Amino acid sequence: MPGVDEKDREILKILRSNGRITLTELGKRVGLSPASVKNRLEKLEKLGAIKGYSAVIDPAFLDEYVSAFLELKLAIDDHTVDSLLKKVAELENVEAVYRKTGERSILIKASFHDTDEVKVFVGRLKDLFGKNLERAEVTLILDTFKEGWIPFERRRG
Amino acid sequence: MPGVDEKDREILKILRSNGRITLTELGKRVGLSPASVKNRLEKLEKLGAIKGYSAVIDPAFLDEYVSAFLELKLAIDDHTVDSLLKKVAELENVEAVYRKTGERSILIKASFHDTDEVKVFVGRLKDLFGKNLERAEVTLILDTFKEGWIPFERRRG
DNA sequence: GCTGAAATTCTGGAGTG
DNA sequence: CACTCCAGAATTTCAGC
Repeated sequence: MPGVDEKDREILKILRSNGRITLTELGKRVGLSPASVKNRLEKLEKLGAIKGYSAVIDPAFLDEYVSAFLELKLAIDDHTVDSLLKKVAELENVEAVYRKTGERSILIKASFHDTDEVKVFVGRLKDLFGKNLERAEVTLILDTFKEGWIPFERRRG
Repeated sequence: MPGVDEKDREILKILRSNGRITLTELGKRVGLSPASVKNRLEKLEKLGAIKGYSAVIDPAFLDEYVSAFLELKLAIDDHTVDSLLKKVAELENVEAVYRKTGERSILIKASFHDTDEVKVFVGRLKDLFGKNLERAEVTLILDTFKEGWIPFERRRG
């Protein structure tokens, strides 16, 4: 990557598992002054290396008891559906949206209050994609051992 | 959830998509003083509602050009494999580890420098799980529209 | 949960290599 | 051009209420 050196990569790696670290502490770890770290952060954000900062929340505390993956098989999956995928990504309960290889080429991770909400969500997807949506497969998440470079302690089921 | 009120949930929701917000700004949004927000954050972290803070990084800037899902089918998948899954979760290139419904009950998200590294990683999984690993299916991620409650702008391919 | 003062951190400009 | 230094501003922390 142009204009990104080893120190920048160190910063990115640290931030990935420690998103709320102060500039001072970050500077100590990579051997730079807080001001320099700040400059680099602004550069990295502008370049798109840092997409944003997030806290990893246990969904149960937000009354989101059901987390699920939804895999979509589309009749046509080219960049013309990107705007629809962006719409899906903007929904409040949608945590992640990927395009991947394989027949079921869209993967969505989302959380719900109960299974009824899952049904409603699938209905919304059908409305959005219309006839282009050939199949929607739902898989429930039973356990999360790690997420976003931060390990979860296992909750007893 | 006991001991968690509506303001706590507001705080969690805001942090999810804005992990580096200051206590002052957070206080303004939920109508509390910075000191109170701090107290609540400590409570929420202790309760396990907040697992940690993370920056969402574009993997390409860390020379991780290949992101993939690995789905594992295990002969036996009960809590006796949890310690193995924790080991997998601790690997540096592993971003997420889930247990889910369905035949391929383990889902791993990881990033790699190239496809050779994927091969090495699958080999390591075979070593770890031994005969218990019946199948490992690799799916490559082509596009990320959202991750960890933070939207990605689509990168041009 | 608030207040106020002290400690720490952040910020922006001038200066250095 | 990126980094450092430094002073003023903002934030965070910690006491007492």
